[in-house]
Amino acid sequence: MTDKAASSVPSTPPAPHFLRAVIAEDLRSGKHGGRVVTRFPPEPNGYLHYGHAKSIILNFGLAAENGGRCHLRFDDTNPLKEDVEFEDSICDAVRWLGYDWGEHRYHASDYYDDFYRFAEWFIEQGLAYIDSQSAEEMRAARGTLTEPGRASPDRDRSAAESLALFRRMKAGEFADGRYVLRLKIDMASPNLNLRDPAIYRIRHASHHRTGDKWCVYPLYDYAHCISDALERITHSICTLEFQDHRPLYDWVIEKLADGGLLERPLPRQYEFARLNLTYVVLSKRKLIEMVSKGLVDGWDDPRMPTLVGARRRGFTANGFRLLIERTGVSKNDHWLDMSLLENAMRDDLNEIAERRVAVLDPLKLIIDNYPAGKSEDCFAPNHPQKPELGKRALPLSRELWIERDDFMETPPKGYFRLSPGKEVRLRYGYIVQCVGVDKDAAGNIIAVHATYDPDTKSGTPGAETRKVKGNIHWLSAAHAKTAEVRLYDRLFAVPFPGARNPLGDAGGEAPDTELEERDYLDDLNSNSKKIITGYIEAALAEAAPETRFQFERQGYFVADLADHSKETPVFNRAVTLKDSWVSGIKM
RNA sequence: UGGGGAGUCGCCAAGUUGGUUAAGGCACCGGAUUUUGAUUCCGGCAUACGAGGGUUCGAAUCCUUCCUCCCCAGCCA
Repeated sequence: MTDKAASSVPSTPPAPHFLRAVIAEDLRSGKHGGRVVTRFPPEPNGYLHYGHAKSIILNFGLAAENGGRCHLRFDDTNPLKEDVEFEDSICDAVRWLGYDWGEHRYHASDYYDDFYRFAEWFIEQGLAYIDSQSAEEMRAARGTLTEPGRASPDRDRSAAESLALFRRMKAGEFADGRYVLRLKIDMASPNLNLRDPAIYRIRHASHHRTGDKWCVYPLYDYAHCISDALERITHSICTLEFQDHRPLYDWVIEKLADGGLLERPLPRQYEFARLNLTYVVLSKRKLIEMVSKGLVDGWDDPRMPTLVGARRRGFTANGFRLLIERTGVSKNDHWLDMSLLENAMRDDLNEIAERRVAVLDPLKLIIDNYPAGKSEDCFAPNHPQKPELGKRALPLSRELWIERDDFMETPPKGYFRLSPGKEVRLRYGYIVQCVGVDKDAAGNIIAVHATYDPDTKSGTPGAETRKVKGNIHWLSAAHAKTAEVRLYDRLFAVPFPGARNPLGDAGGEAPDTELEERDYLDDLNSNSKKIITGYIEAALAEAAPETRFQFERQGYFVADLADHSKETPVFNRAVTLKDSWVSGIKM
């Protein structure tokens, strides 16, 4: 048996991708002195979602597999949008995914003094100036995609004058928007980012970490690259939309390095395609809208594509890792099919989740020839592929709960569960034969009657001579407990919510997102959440919150993080089991 | 229409100093095992690499023309 086959956790051999290639080459050439330092740089202004999981896994994962480290850095350069409450949530999410930043937890705001000092240097070098144009005037003068911009009247302001103005800005002498500090690069550049980008603006706002110390704050393009350089980041990984920013990223730190203010080698930026998933939306704006309109039960609703949601859903960190490893990293815009995520979760859950029995849509089964009042134990393995996990006792008695769809009075062809006259095995127990049905006045089936064959008990030497195709799960009515079970399904009913052609075209291509003519909320799946009361093995009530199980023949469930307790058990369905029987009815 | 990216199987994605029959995963279709219609296992699944030309003994890989999609005109990140 090979190592791979012996491995208990599903794994995919590291796939080659361009980021791994870049790092391998840099390591080979010694470009960064053999160091690999990455960073995950979220802005603390909201909750992390599946897309961030990819970034976290890449940054921390790439560092780890190369003996390097990854910094957690909060990109807090906009006091209007950020808050500490989000920092805690972000830290929790990163830890939940299994990563540790050690001592390397930073904030862009840690470098405010450096940013400011460097800004004065840029002014002194004649590479930056204070502009008095309004935001509107600046926009008008910026030009368009096809026309060059026009120089600001202030572009030739002397360094001394700009410096004096900048200091007065910092001192709080001007109102928001009165002045802005701009880099002097090229108003005619075909890359709009280089048309004298603003790098400092006045904001009389309290910052969640620096309080009222500052009233001028740096902008992303200026702060990010410098932060990377100060932290001696080697590989600054971000998403594709920043490709156009790379020349500016390099311009700023190259100038500072030339001026002796930054050390070489400088960090390099690499861009990858962000994660897109079908049947869900990942834009912050849309997630906020769904929460604020009450269309979901908060940010941690198990249906939400947030990391707090994933956790409550019962998804696993390893499942996300599996997904990213399987789907790879490239610069191609793509839409991963949600089934890829679901499958990664199933694969991980299949390994780690112990098996239990739950009856979610109960129907009474009465074993006519089983003595009333008697009960006996049947033994069920906790994991069929891991005998070392042991077995547990399942009490059997005369009256049982079975799944409603495990019985059909007039079964279709191919149905091999219970039906009149047919035999089926009660999993881990006896073979029973259906002998009758009780109905109420309206003709609804209220109970099924069967007789059992005492010589067929599972695990008994000499028994089980007969093979029956059907195996159904059951719970002793006298012993089972009830639980609230929340059945979750995909949040949206279509692959591309809100798209002109939300189902995609026949060729399977993603629809044109630019021509978004419909409201994505119209595509919400009205059946994405169903709460039922089911029966569970009594011991399941004792499970610690967040413990995951496979409810046999049904799916993977987790004891709810927030609401589950011994007194009121609550289980969330993470994902169903694959079901290749087409007539099978789920939820 | 300027600039920057990308187009390989239904969904992802290897492959790019040109060289036997274009990896792999998911999905799907067969079959085996199975006390989960699960898992596992075996087999099948692109004469084809956005399209057309060209170079070459030989091209997904080089040249060329064209087509399509994504990103950019915040004092957001």
